Amino acid sequence: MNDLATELKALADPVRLSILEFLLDPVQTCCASDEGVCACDFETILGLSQPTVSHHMKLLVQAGFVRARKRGRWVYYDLNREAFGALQKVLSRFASLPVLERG
Amino acid sequence: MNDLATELKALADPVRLSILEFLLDPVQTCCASDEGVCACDFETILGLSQPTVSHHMKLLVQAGFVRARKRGRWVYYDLNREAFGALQKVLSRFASLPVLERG
DNA sequence: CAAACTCATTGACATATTTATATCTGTCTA
DNA sequence: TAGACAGATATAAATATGTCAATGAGTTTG
Repeated sequence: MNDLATELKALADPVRLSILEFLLDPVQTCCASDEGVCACDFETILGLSQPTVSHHMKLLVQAGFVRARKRGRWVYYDLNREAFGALQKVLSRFASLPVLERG
Repeated sequence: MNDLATELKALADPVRLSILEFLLDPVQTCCASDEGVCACDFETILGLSQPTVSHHMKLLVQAGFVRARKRGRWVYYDLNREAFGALQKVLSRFASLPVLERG
C-alpha cells in the first residue's frame, strides 16, 4: 500500500492524536524521566488497556512519528519531530505556502 | 470525533491520494474544462466504479481538501490549497520547522 | 414529455481497525 | 533462582471502511 497513506493513517486516530499531544507537552507522571514518557503512563492518561496502548504506540513508532527507547523493564517514548517536518514538506506540494527551509 | 482525525482520515487512503495527485497536475481528459476535473474522468483514471468515486470525492470535499462545482449535469473538482496550508500549520506544532508565513 | 445522461444514495458484502482478555517474553529483585 | 513487574503478542468481538450493483435525483435534449 501507499507509504504516505500508511503514515497518514497512523495520525488519523483520536487516541493517537491525544498521545502525540501529550508527548508534545508532557506533564509529570508517575514513571516520567528525562528519557521521555513511560508506556504505563498512557494507560491512565487515555483510560485504555495496556495492550491497546501498546498497539497504538507500535503504529506511531512504525510510522516514524514517535521514538521508543527500552530501559530495563520500561519503554520511554518521545516525538520524532523530523518525521513531522518531512510530512509537512510532502503536504507543501498541495499547499499554497511552502515549508521554511533551514540554513 | 476529533475534527483533525477526520481530516487526516480523508487523506489516509491510497485512492484519495491518487485523486489529489491528479488534481495537482491534471492531464487533459475527456470532460476536462478550466473549471477543474470532471467526476466521470476519475472512473477511468482510477479504474473504480462511479459510486466508489463519488464516495471518495464526498470525503475529500467534506474534509475541505477539494472543492466541487456543479455545472449542469457535470461536477468539476479542484484542490483547495488553503486547506493543506492549514493542515501544515497544525503539524508545525509537532515539527521542528515552522510554516512560512505570508507577508 | 420521454429518454438519455451525470452524479448521489442505498444496501450488501469483504476487509480493516479498534479494543479487550488471556498469555508470553524479558527484566529486575528478594 | 522464584516471583513480580513492564510490555508485546495472540485471539476474538464490535465497529468502521472500501467497494459495487441497483436505484434515485436532477439536467439536458430529442
